[in-house]
Amino acid sequence: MQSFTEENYLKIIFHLSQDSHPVQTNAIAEKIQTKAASVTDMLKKLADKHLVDYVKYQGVTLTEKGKLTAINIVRKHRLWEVFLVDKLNFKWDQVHEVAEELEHIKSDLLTERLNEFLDFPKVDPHGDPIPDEYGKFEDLTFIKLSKLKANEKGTITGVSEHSSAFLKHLEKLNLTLGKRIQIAEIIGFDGSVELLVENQKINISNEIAKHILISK
Amino acid sequence: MQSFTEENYLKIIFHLSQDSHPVQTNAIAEKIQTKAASVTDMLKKLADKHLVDYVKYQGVTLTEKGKLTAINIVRKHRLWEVFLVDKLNFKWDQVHEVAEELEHIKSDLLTERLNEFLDFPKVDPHGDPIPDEYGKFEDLTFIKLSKLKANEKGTITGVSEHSSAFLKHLEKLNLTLGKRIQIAEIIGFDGSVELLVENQKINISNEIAKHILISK
DNA sequence: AATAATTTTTAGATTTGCCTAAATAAATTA
DNA sequence: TAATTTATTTAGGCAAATCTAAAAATTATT
Repeated sequence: MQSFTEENYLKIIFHLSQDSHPVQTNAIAEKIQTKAASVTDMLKKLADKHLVDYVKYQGVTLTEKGKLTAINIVRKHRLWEVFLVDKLNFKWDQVHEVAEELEHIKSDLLTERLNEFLDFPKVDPHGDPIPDEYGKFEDLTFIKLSKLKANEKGTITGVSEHSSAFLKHLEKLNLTLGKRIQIAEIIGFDGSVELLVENQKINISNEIAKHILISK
Repeated sequence: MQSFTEENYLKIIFHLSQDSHPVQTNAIAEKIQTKAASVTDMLKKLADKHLVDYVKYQGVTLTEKGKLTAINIVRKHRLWEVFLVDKLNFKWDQVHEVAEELEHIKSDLLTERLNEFLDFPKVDPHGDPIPDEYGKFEDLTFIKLSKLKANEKGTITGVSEHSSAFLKHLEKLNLTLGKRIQIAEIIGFDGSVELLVENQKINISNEIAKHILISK
C-alpha cells in the first residue's frame, strides 16, 4: 500500500508524462511544490518499489504497476469532482482542492459504488475523461480553441487549466462546457480571439484560448 | 491545522472521556493501537498546542478547543456513514473503516453541503447522534437492552459496538434499528435474554444485550 | 508501612519526507 | 572544445510519529 505522498508523486509523474518522456526531476519539484533534492529521494524510493523506472540524471518513467496506481488516483479524483458538482452543487472552480484529498480514500467498494451512484460518468466537470476500473481512457479528441481558424465552429468540451481564477473567469464570460462557439476573428498582432457565444461577441487572449478545448 | 494523527488522538480521547475523567495513557494506547510511550509523546505535543490539559501520571482531558475539534471529526464521521448507507447502499457493518478516512477531509463547505444533501440527519446508521455545526448533541436517552426486565417492550435505536462481526450477527438475528422488541425471559444463570421480534423468539447472550440500545 | 505490581515517563533509535549546501553531470554558449 | 550555466544528486540534518528498554511514579497487596 502506498502512502499519500507516494500516490501524489505517481499522479504528478503520470500527468507530466503526457507532455514529455521521461519526466525531469525539476518538473516534478515544481508541480509538487518541493525541492529537487526531495524529489530525487522519493524517486529512489519509488524505484525500489518498482513503481517507476529511474535512471540518474535521465529522468523517470512509470512502470505498468506505477501507471495503474496513478490512473486509479486520477479516476477517483475525477469521480469525486463529478460528485461535488452534480450532487453537492459545488462550482467547477471549487472542486479541485477537495478532490485532492478525497482521491486518496482507499476503498475500492466506495469507488465502484460512487461510480454507480453518479451513473457512470465519462468526463469530469472540466471535460477530462474518467478512466474505467481497468485504467482505460476513452479517447476524446479535443482541439485547442487557439488552433481554430476564422469562422470555424465547435463546442467547448474541456479545459486544460484548473485554477479557480481561470475557471471563474470563463464562467463570467459565459464560456462553460457544452457551449457552442464560433470564431469571429483572429487578431494577428497578439493571437487573441474574438468569438461568438449565444450571439454575444467575446474577446479572449491567446493564453486563454490555449486552455479551452473544443470538439466539432 | 491539526495532522491526521493529532485528530485521531483527539477523537479517541473524546470517546474515552464519555466513560472516565481524566483519560489514562494506556487506554488511549490500546484504542489507537500503539505503545504507551508514543501516547505520552503525543499528549505533550497536544498540551503544547492547548488542545488537552495534561498532568504527568494523572491523565488527560480535552480543552474546549480540543473538544470542538474532536466533535467536528465525530460529526464528519457520522455524516459520511449516513452517506455511505443511504446513498451508496453500504451495509451498516461496512461503513466504519471508510468513514475513518473520510472524517479527515478538511473542507467545511463539503461538510455543510453533505449535511444538506443527506437532509440534516440526526443519527448515524448505528443510532449515534450527529452533533450540529456548533458541536451540540441532541441528547437521546437509551437504555441497554440488558437492563430491561421481563415483559418490557422497546425499540432498538442504537448499538454501542461497531465491529463488523457484531453488526453482521445482529443483522442475521433480524435485530436492526427501528425494530420493536419485547423481553420474553431473562435467564438468571448467565444473564442471557430471550426476546420477541416480529413474533419470532430469539436468544442472545448478555454480552450482546449490553451493546443493544433501546428507547421506549 | 514496606513490598510488589502496574502504569507512566524518559532516553535513545528508527523511518518518512523534507530541507540546505556542496558536488557532480549534462547542456549550452562562446 | 573550453567555459559557463543549468539540472541533478549526494551528504548531512531536522521534525513528526513511532519503537524498545530502562527508570520513575502511582496503586495495590501483604
